[in-house]
Amino acid sequence: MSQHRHPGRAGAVPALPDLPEATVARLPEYLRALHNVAETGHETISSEGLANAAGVNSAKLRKDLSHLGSYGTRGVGYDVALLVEQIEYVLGLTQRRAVALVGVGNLGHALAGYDGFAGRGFRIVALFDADPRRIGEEINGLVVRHIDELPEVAAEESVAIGVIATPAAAAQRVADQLVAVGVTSILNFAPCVLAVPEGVDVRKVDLAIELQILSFHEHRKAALTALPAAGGSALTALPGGFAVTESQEAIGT
Amino acid sequence: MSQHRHPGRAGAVPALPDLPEATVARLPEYLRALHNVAETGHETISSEGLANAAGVNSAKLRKDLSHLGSYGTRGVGYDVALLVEQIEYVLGLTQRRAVALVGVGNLGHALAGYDGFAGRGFRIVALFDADPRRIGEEINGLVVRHIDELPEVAAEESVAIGVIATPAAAAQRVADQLVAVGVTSILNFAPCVLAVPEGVDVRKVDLAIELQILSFHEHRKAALTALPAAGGSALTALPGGFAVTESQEAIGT
DNA sequence: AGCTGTGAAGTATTTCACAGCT
DNA sequence: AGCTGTGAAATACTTCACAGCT
Repeated sequence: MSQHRHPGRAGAVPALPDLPEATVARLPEYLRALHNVAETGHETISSEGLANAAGVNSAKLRKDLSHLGSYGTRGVGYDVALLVEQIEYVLGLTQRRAVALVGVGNLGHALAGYDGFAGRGFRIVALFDADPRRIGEEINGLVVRHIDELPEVAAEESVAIGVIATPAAAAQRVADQLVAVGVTSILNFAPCVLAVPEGVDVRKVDLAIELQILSFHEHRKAALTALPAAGGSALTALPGGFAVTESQEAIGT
Repeated sequence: MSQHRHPGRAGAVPALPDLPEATVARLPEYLRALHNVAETGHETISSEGLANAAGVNSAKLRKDLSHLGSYGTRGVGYDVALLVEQIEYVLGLTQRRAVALVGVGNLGHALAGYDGFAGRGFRIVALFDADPRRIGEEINGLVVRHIDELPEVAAEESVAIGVIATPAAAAQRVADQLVAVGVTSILNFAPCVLAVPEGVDVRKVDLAIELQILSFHEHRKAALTALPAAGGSALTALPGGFAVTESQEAIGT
């Protein structure tokens, strides 16, 4: 077993094992599934059960969880409450992180109003825009401020994560401003690549890209059904047997 | 190297090579970068140049493009227009695919109004909701219809892709309805796992998950700076040397 | 001389299959 | 008997480094 013996420390809390990125990307999904399970009143769940709820296979789930240090009981399963606690700890969700949102156009507006953040460990503490016509507008209890006020607000609220929902042309400038005030994590909805210094993490969500990936698979399916194609699964007749399709992963690596 | 020799077929159009998923996920980013390059008037671009514009390294880019069949010229680079055409063909963007959007709440509203789709190969042809209060509302020239009208509309408009922007509780039912009318590609914004028959592709975007992944890295960075930590890159002092951070990939897998 | 295309090596991730705890 | 934790095998992906075309 060639694994990370992180030095001694016989305490309950495992001082952050360094997880594979692929594992990190799945932990939030496990957490969501666990919250669902908890609501149904179950106190423990097997790897098989949780894997189904999270849309992965059970071997993968077990390996992922084993990286956390293993909080299951053989013959029984995982303690739901304990596992929730562990994953929340590892993901750093024990503190409610402050998020600043820049760009309250079409998409930014929706994000500002999205109530899914609060329950999942985040609170939006400030809204910014560069367009004078939007400054002062109130959304969900927050007033939109000019982006140049970012330094004051960031210091005041100790912003941990910046979300960019501006047009592509403005995104790099905003990223620079965020980095300048010490933000080291950025979620970018603008369709462009951001240059940031080492140590700053950027994740990107591009809606058109998602559709284009689906388009590729549509195209391929169409090409396959056009062929005579011996072997394997017919795609034309929809098979009745439903199944969770595996690899509905949440965003890659 | 054990790779996919797909049988002969010596035509100009490469009858859809089966690309690695990781490559498929990057092609849209290359396409976007190429459009930017085209606007600057360049007719060719090197792998190095395009790789920079897309935020990947050049070896990866060359390997990705080589899967398409190779449309570069040694000593020169890639013909921008030709490469755009090739990628659009492979992604199936030569036809403008019809998208149906279900759920015009907070997020759905924003998606319905997002103008980034039109320029990237898609047109939203119908909006649906289950809430009677929303039916009849007009957004961006489209009227919101009741989800039960999906069968008629889908037949009429030959919907290729369904986008689910409903609350989690409603998402599975909507997915079933989409599948029932023959939709085989779904983009799911609801925070839940969907069960779909084989042959149906689901991609998931979950905003809270993205933030949680960033949170993990914040947490880890904080843990690292807390240590004395010999070796390697200091994270505390921001180094001035900017760089595109690699792996700003658009969504996983 | 420059730049692509690609075997081969290196790394990461998934899956198998089973030992070992409860 | 049931279910976790994990080596080992299999697969996927990335990177290197250079042959070979222009």
